Amino acid sequence: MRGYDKHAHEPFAVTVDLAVFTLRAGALHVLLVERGQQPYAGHWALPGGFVQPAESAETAARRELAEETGLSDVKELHLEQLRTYSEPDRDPRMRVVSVAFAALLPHPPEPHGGSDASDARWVPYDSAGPLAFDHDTILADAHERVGAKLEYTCLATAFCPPEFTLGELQEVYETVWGTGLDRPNFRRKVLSTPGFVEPVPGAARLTGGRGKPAALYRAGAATALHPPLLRPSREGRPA
Amino acid sequence: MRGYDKHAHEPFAVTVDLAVFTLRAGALHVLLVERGQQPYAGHWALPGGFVQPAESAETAARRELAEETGLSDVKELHLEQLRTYSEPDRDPRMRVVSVAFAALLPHPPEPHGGSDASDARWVPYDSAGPLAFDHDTILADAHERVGAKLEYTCLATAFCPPEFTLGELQEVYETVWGTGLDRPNFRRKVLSTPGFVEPVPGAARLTGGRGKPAALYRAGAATALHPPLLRPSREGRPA
DNA sequence: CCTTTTATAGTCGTGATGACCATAAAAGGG
DNA sequence: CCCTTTTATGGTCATCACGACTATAAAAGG
Repeated sequence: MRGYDKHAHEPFAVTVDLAVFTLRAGALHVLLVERGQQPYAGHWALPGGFVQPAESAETAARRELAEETGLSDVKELHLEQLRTYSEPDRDPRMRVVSVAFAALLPHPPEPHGGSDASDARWVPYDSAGPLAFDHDTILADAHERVGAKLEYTCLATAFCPPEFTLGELQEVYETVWGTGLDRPNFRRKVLSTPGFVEPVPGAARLTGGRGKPAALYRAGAATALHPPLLRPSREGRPA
Repeated sequence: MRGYDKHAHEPFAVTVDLAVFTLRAGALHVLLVERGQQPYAGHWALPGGFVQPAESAETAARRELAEETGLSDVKELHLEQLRTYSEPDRDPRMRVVSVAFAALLPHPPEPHGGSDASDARWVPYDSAGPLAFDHDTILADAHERVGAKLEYTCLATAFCPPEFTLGELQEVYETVWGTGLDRPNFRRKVLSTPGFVEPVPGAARLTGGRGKPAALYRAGAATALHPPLLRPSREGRPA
């Protein structure tokens, strides 16, 4: 049918699901909630909820994220639509179409119990076990998307606090990609990309670590990376 | 709310919208339908329709595409989910959430009148005037997505017949990007990428053109392009 | 036979990158 | 106070990919 003018339409429930990533102690973590009700009671799942009648999926995602993390001042936040999952049997109760989002947070706020008593927790990405519904697929897709966007955008700063060292920025890449990077080469690449980072004059991180203190940088105005910063040692990467 | 267990949910209508691209006479064309009913009666729009209760959005998109183009043997077809458009006021009649898809066809089949008497037509992308609903946005997003994927995937062969010359392949890039490319350099890049194209032994295109006949190639097994084939002369590209 | 047209082959300089090596500036331990 | 360890930062060098460009080959049309 054309222009969707014909035939009656069936009602669907529309939800948002969020894959919220952050870095804790040098490991990639994802925000999960424990389901209190059937189906999948006791299983872990991605946070999410129904889209309300007056809001877009983006607005709903932002609202759900604020409810889960307590972050209403969502300044340091990257939120991006991933794709929509619409298999007819993805929810055994009813027909639910879910718009999935990927979100990045710099410092991990404790997932203070939101509007709801169910348990919410930061879980290391690698041990994010079998999840409810098709959330394993969503989570894997979100991880792949984030990893890919690190290559050709300046997204990595979304994982960092307002001021950060180049070592911390490199740690973002290494943690998300699961690979090691050469420090001088990474430095050269980042500093030679105009607008990626800008130095904070005269500031250096003195935090208890050993070794020479590192200079501090802020995120720059650029959003794209040209040429891209490719993940090492892979021949064919998925489209 | 977490895990969408709480509160009643409002019903939504879920549709698919398709941005179907093809190449006709060296120009990028998009498939449009003329709306016969309100709202936007008489306006052009992207083809699409309601998702049926038992099908996924992908299945619905494939079904709508078959209805519009008469192509049921969708062998030479690239269909890809773009994103979901869910602004509350995007359809004045009711709450409609639309999952948009981008599709590519090699040879342009005549958009035989499908299940519906409304007019369907291939329109040059540049003259695809103001469309109904938010379809201008969807179309622009789809074009940007296709252009971007030409850079780092082997998607261009989806615009080509089973056997094609490198000149035809280059024309895909030039038409979608709207730029000119250096022929020897394009050749070198394509041929030096393993699995992008494979030669058809001893075959050459003799079709009435002047000049030396070109060798024929088939699409190879590769899907990704490393390093990418970047669009010329742009400093910052959107993420 | 000569011009036009298109395909194909090569050349050359530049810039980006990977693999290194070297130095600087801090902490900690003897 | 010296020396080792640790981390940040600076640099070299060969290779590779790419843009710009020139040259040759093979067809059609007059």
